[in-house]
Amino acid sequence: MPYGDAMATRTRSEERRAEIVRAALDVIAERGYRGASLAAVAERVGLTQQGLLHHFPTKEALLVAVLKERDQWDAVPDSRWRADLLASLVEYNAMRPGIIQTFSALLGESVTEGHPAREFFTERYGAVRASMASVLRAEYGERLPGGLTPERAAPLLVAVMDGLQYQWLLDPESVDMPAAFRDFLALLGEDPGPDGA
Amino acid sequence: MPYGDAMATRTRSEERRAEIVRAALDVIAERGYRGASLAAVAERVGLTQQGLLHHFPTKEALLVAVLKERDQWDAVPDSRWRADLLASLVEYNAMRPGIIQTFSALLGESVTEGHPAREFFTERYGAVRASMASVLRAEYGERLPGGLTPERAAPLLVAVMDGLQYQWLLDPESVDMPAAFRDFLALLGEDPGPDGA
DNA sequence: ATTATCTATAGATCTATAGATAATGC
DNA sequence: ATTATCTATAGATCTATAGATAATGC
Repeated sequence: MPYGDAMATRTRSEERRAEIVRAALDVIAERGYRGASLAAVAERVGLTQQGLLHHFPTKEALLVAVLKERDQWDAVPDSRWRADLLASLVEYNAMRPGIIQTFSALLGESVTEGHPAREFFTERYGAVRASMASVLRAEYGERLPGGLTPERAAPLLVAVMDGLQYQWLLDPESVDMPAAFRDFLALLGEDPGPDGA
Repeated sequence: MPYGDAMATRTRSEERRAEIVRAALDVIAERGYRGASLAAVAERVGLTQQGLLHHFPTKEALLVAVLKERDQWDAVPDSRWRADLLASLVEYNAMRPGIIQTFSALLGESVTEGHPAREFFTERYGAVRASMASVLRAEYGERLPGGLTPERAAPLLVAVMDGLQYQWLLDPESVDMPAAFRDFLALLGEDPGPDGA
């Protein structure tokens, strides 16, 4: 699971900040970043809006903390991952609609102008594509079906993960996200046939 | 092209409404729906915010008009479409970052609670999956690579289109959206081999 | 006459700052 | 002493309503 508790002991202040970040994740899931008010986040942890600003001086500082916290990709960038671990990650995500909704909402907002998460996502996606390429190379070698290379398949893999999340969030009854993702892996796992250089 | 001008003659009022909708598309691309103020849209067509409300009584009424206008999928739902037409659509989209950004921002927002576009997208995606399944069936028949059926491949196709759009909007230099989409079609177009029932 | 647009404004928010008070940690 | 939290409030917005004036269409 893409977790990992940092240190054992936390100061009272760190504890409070963590609480606030958790509340912010929830509120962003419900209303997006632009729609999330500091007052709504504060209320959820029993603080006034001004009390919250003692811990995070600006709304953007809070967003940065949210993005740093544990984004969905933290567990990914390792070439020792295998395809079935990716499938497990998707399965795990399907049990946590809240966090998926938070990041899907943020991703959507981030393409608008001057959004404070834009740079974060741009860099993150570059890194994720690279790491997915290395996962695919380790799993399937240099030659994939359709004449693809790992580098060309990587953006498709990422696109499928993200795109399925939106369909699933909108209509979980109609979209079996983990099954669909396994279907995609089945496409990539087909025998590419003899070398046709 | 996914166009189609309705009638030849428009009243002054219809003309004005169309202008406003166009401006709203732009402003939503820049700031999302929640971040788009009526005043910003009004200013773009040389009106006051109150003047705009004469044509659309509420902000939500304006959003409804935007969604009705010409959403990216209007051109899709036809089983006579072939895969190469889908590829052309993606290529065409790559020339219109504005409209893609509008709908990507709206899709992202729509997964948040009580968003006025949520139902629209939920229904639209159901219809698009169905129509994509029929396109895939017409193109590749009943059996696709990886043991997939057209119905199981359809959500993947839609996911790839959407997911690639986000990656491309965030970093157009790094992501060749049309090429990546053709790569995905190449995966679907592989010979599924002999029947292994 | 009807439609389009404007001025004025109510009533809610929102982020952020200033400065006072309460709680906690040496 | 320092940290956490509160009250008060400035200064911007935002959507929407009310009612007046200007423009257009018979």
